[in-house]
Amino acid sequence: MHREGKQLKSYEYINDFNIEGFQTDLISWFEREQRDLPWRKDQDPYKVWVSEIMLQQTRVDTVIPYFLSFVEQFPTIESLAIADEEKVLKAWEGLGYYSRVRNLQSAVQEVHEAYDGIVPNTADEISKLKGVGPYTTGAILSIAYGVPEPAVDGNVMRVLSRILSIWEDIAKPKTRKTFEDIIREIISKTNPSFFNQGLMELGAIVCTPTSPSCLLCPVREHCQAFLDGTQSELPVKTKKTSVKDIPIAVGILKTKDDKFLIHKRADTGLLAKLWEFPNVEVLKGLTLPTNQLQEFIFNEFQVEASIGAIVSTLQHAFSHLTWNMTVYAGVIEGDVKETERLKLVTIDELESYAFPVSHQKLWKEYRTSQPI
DNA sequence: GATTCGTGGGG
DNA sequence: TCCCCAAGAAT
Repeated sequence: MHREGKQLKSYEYINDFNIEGFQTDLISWFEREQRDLPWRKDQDPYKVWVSEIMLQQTRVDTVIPYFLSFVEQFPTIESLAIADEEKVLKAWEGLGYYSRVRNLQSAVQEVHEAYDGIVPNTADEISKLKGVGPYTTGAILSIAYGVPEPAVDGNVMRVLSRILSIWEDIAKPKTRKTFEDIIREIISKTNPSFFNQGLMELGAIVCTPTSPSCLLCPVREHCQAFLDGTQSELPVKTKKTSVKDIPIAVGILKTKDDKFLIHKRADTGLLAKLWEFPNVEVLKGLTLPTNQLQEFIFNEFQVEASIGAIVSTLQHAFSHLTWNMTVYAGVIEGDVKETERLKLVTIDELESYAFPVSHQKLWKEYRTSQPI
């Protein structure tokens, strides 16, 4: 085996590899064992596209209900192209990585206008669409159009690392290109769709990150790691840096007629364009958190509020940082000048705004702890 | 190339 | 509890 150290050319990894036997075993297994998933009902390029965006860094079980309701609400390119952005974000609420759906709608509008509503079928055109990178380009081309393009995701890198005993760090962007080169040489030209999906399906249900089910694997006779007994050491993946801890003071502010103040986040960055309750990062060593929150709300929104008791404290972990939130109930004293990004809404009206999970949680705490 | 972008599940 | 992760892309 090659082990760590040098980086080989793609053709060096597939010396003596039984390409045709592998293709046949993989594809026939996929035909037998593939899961019954809602985006596999047909090959509508739009629905393939939507599913691939949703599945980015997201589990299948999580995606299924979102996919079903999304394609029901927005069944076609045109329906999504002309949809209200607020409703689109609401349909994505809780799914995370919200720029995915903003980019999707933007790209769908591009297809609607520049391609007459037809998803293009060349790598050049597809990969220019917002939110469509190398993986999604290959996935749409192969699954919807039967074009033999590589679709290299985490599954494919894990599976191929084991099968071909590749000891390169899959956390490095450069490594993905090595795998794409390999796929170009071994992909089935007659059924690239099932070949690509078969690799991913295998990674999802057999060749799993920990304790892979090698004895059930349809391609174990092609697998170098199984032969060497190194399947638990592969793939090589360096871990990423630790997360920052950020203290946040949040105000749930109510008017005398029971309306709540909500704010729409900036157009870029974390949780862009989602709604939230007014909040500020607490800087230690200054004044009291309640004073910082009160001053922030006055300076930012020209709203006079008196901050009251702590409703709850809760943590919310993102992939790269953690919010330590202290939630205060408060009362709005003066009047509020509402804008596109600042609104007073009733409890019922809150339902139609898209909030990140962190603020859904603190609202729930508030509702269960406060008297009506 | 390294960092930013969410969330819920599982070992 | 904690940490890793899951069908990545943009910056």
